[in-house]
Amino acid sequence: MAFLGSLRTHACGSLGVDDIGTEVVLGGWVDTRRDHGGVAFLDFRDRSGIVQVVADPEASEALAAAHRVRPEWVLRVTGVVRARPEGMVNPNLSTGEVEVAASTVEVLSAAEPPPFPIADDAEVSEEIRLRHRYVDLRRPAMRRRLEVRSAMNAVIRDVMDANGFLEVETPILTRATPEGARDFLVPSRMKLGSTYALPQSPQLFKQLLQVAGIERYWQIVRCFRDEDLRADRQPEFTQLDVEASFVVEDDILGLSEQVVTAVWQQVAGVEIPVPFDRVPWADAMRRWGSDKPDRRFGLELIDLGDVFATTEVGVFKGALDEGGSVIAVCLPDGGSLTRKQFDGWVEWAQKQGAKGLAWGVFNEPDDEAGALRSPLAKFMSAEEIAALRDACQAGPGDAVFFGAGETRFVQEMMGAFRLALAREQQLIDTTRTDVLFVTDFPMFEPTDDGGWTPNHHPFTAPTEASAETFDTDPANAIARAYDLVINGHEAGGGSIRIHDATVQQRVFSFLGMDADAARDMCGFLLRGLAPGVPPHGGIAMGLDRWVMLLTGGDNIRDVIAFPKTQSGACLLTDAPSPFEQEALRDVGLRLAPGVAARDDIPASTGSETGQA
RNA sequence: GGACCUGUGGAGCAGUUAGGAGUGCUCGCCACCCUGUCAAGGUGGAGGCCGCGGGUUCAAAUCCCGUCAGGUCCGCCA
Repeated sequence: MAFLGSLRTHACGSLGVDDIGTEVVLGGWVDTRRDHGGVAFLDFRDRSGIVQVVADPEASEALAAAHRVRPEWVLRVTGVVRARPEGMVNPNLSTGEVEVAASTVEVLSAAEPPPFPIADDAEVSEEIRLRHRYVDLRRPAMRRRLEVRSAMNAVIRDVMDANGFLEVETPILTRATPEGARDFLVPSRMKLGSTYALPQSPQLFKQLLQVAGIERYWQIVRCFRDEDLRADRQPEFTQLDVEASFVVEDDILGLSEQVVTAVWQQVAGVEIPVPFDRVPWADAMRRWGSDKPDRRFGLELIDLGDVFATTEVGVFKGALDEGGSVIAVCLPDGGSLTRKQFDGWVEWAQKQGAKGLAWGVFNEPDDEAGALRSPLAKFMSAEEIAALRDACQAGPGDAVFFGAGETRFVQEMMGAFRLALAREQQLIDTTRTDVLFVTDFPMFEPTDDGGWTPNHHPFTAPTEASAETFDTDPANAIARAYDLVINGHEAGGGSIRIHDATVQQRVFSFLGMDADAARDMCGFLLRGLAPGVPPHGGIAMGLDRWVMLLTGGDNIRDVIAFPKTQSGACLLTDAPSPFEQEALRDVGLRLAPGVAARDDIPASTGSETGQA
């Protein structure tokens, strides 16, 4: 029997016909009250669910109390479970066959009216919900998300334990490491002028744990990135962090499959077949224009380089002559779109930075109006249109959209278009759970100033084929990196790491970090590599996103008990709060001229806490 | 850093296009009535900085400028 606390004997939602005749003591909240004068009903709620409490004239004090109470008051109710009268069973309630005849109703805590309804179906703005999160979390849907999260963590622990992984905690107060994002900084009091950084991930520590011979490490750990937020991105987030020695890619991917299938099966009842597809990055970009493709709908990208090899269509010819690409997305029955909708998509593409987005609609091949209805049709030969029809496997009434330009840009643009179009046309099969690994990422990305930056982080190992050449031919260097992609979300990512100090030095020097700079930034890692280190690799899973996916949500804030808004604020606590002068002095800091803490943030409208 | 959407009694909305008294709807709240409801029902009532500041106007929730807050996206970020 679950822990209840000694102030009560039973959980509301657990009561049923087996309990008839039992005297129970319940503790919980008034959900709704239906007061008929001579008899009153309370829907009485605790975490387990709702049971109906009846106060009738036989217990006059209980009836008087039931008149007095209001929704969200906290009560302790003593009474006997009894069957409901014939015809009064409520099939919508799991406890609907019984009710508790109250003998005493003790008010433990009266409550002001809640700022918004507790019911799931009540639409409330997120701002109000976050300001009163302790009320919001009383809603069953929110509670369920927290329960899913807790269950997920338990399954993960089982799998990691069964595989002999050791749970090790790593520091939150640590130092900046070269991982791309901006660090959150914590100024030091004991070493004035210096700062801790909060970890973007325990990357260095988990590698050093391999040097230390731990061999199999895991941890569910909070990580921090000081970057702008999105619907699926928070400044602090939780990841399942894993690292293991003597491994190759398939070891980590296989372990990941174990974790994902166990979690989805045990938490959501969803069977995901293994092995997950492994799709090389270049293929993912070619087919879906994304390194995190959503494959729950079609609309795959179609390369039209061959179709338009000798074309007279200016924009296509121009792109192909410069080594770029012409890429299409074909929308079945897209001919039913209005001219306004087509124009809307052209405008959408221009907002993405494209010069435009051409389109056409296929007619019957022998249609007198032409085989293709398109502003570009008059520039295309009959052979081109026929080849286009073949390439798109299109029939009459299907629409085709074209993007042209530099290959990578057009791939990404058409990939984003594919997704936006599918959403607008509601083509995504939301009943599916689509899981794949994207592998073989480029090792480096070009920077604006002509240099190179690591695509993952600078500890990612090159493939065997790229090991000798990555610093002479960086554009073609392939990294031993992989991402887990679920329903178009990046749900995890990792790599096999460099375990050879010479290779690590070559990466640092290629990236323009001289030995001193490298030593300064992460010398402790290089020192760790020097004494001998096993081949190792790992992965980190974005658990907030996992819960979001498990609960069918589209918003990461809903799966975090106390999240931040898009501007990084906590509406419940009004964090971040202005510096106290004394705190600044302690760490040897002073606000720059013109920088003042804003004090015009409206006070919380909370009525129950009076928070400052 | 940028684009777009939103802000009206406690909650959710309408009203803004086309300026004319804080007008309306649903829920909640308060009082009273009510012995089988389960979104209980009935009667009556209270509750407003139209986010904030400025401007235009005889007159602004409504038009203009700025600003704050929340959201979606781009940049950014694995």
